[in-house]
Amino acid sequence: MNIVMGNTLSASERVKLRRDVAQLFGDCASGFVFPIKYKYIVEESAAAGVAVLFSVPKRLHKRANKRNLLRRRMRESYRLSKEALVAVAESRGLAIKIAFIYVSKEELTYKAIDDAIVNILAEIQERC
RNA sequence: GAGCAUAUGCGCUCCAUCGCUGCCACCUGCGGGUGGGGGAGGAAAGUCCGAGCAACAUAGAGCACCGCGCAAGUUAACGGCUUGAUAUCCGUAAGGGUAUAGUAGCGUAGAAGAAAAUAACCGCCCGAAAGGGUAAGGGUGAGAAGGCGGGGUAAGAGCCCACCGCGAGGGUAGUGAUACUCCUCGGCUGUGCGUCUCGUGGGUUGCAAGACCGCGUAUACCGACAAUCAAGGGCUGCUCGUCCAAUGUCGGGGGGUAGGUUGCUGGAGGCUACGGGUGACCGUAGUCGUAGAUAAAUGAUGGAGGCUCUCUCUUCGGAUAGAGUACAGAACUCGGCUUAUAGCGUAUGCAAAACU
RNA sequence: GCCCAGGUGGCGAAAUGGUAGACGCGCUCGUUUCAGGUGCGAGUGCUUAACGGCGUGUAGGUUCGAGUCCUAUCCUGGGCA
Repeated sequence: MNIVMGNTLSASERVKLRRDVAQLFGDCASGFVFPIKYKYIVEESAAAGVAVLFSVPKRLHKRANKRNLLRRRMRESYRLSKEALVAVAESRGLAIKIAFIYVSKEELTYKAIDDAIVNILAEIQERC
C-alpha cells in the first residue's frame, strides 16, 4: 500500500468530484502567497493522502494556451515538492484537498511560481 | 539588386534529467508495476455560412419570419470557390476593391431652394390691366425634367431636324451574362431609400444531441382530461394534418442521482504518379495509418545548435558580443469564410518616380 | 463546447437615417444667509485667440447625410444537462 513514487503525479491525486470542487470553492480555509491563492480542506480519513486542483481564471488570462502554461508550471512545481506534505498526511491519517488558483494578470516564470508553491505547502503543513 | 503584384510552401532542431495520458504485451499480493510504441494547428481561434450524425413522426401542407440574388461552371452542400460579363473606384503597371433579380403601384427625402415631380421666384414674351405663355439664362442642392448645334417662335420648348445618348424589336457572335462602325422603330428619362413583386434556400433543437449500465426511489400525494364531438400533449411563431390513449398523458408538488460505458474517431481521408479541364475540380492506379483528454493529457528545467537583426573587428572567408525566435492549444466530425501571425522561402508577372 | 444581450458627457440613460447628448444625478459659478444647507438662476465633451476641427468601443462600407443600416474586430455581461 501507499507506494507513492518520488516525483509522479497521476490522475488519482487530483480533485475530481463535483462535490469536492464545490466544497473547495465554497467556505473553507484559505491563504495567499503571491501570485497564488490557495484553499484547502483537512479531514481525518481512512484513505489518507493529498489531492490537488490547479486553476487559472479565464478573466485574467484570455488565451487558453497561456492558462495551460501557467497551470502546467504550478503542477510541475507541486509535483517536485509535495513529498514532505504527503508524508505528514499519511503518518497522521489525514486526507487533504488543495486548490491552487493563479490570481495574477502577469505571466510569471517558473521560478516565481515554484517559490510560491513551496511556501504554500510549508504553510499548510504547519497548520494541520 | 532592392521594390511591388498574384499564387503557393514552411513556420525552429538536438541532447540530458524528471514527469503526464491512451494503446499493445508481460507480471501481479488486483493497489499497481515493467517494457514497447503513439500523442496539437495552419489557423486547433471567431462560431459567420454549408453538410454529416442524433432526438423530436421515415419531417407532411399553408401562412408568417429570416438569409441569398449578374452568367456559366464546380461540389455532398453552400451565402464558398473558379472562369467570365457590365459599371465604377484605387494603382505608373502587373493587379486589386465594390456593386449588379424586377420596378407597375404606394410611402418617404431635414436644411437650402421658386420648385424635389400634374414645377413659374427672378428673368423673357403677349397684354392697358387682370391674367396668360415660356424650362433658353440665374442661384440652391447629392439630385432640377436627355446633351450640343441648327431650324422654328411673340418669347420659348424634342415643337421639328442632324449627330451623340437612351429604350424596344430584329440580325450577327457567344452555352450564357453580354457585345456590335449592323438594321428598323420610338421624341424618349430625375435620384436614393423603404414597401412591394419574382426566383431560390431554410421544420426545430443540438454530442451538455442521443443510447446503455449503475446508484437511488415512490405505483407518494393533489388536480385536470378521453373512446361521439372535443380538450391535452408529442423540444416548432401560428393554423391544418398526423401520432399518443387509464398499468395512460399533462400540470402542481416533493424526493433521488449528478458516477461509469458508449456516441468517439477510417473520413465527401491524406500523399504520389498518370490522364481530363483555362481553372475551381474530376477520374484511374498505387501507397499511408495519422490525438482522443474529461476540473480536462501532449509538459518542466538545464545545456548545445540553427535562423534573423544590430554593434565592433576584418586577411572579405569570417570572428566576438548583444537582442529577437511569432500567432496560438484538439473537446462529435468534415467543406468553406473571417480574423491573428516573428521569421524564411519558391514560381510567374510589373516598371512611373526615388535609391544602389 | 453551445447559445444570447449590450457598448452614447464624470455616472445612470434618451434619441423615426436628418442640428448628437433630451431627462435625472453629480460638478462649477452667481444669488439668498452672519455662515452652511435648502431654494432660485446660469453653465458643464475635447481642441483653438477666433473661425473652425474632432467626438456615440475600434476599423471599413452603404447613403447626399450613419449613434441608428451592413461587415469585421475589441471589450463587458448573461444562459445551458
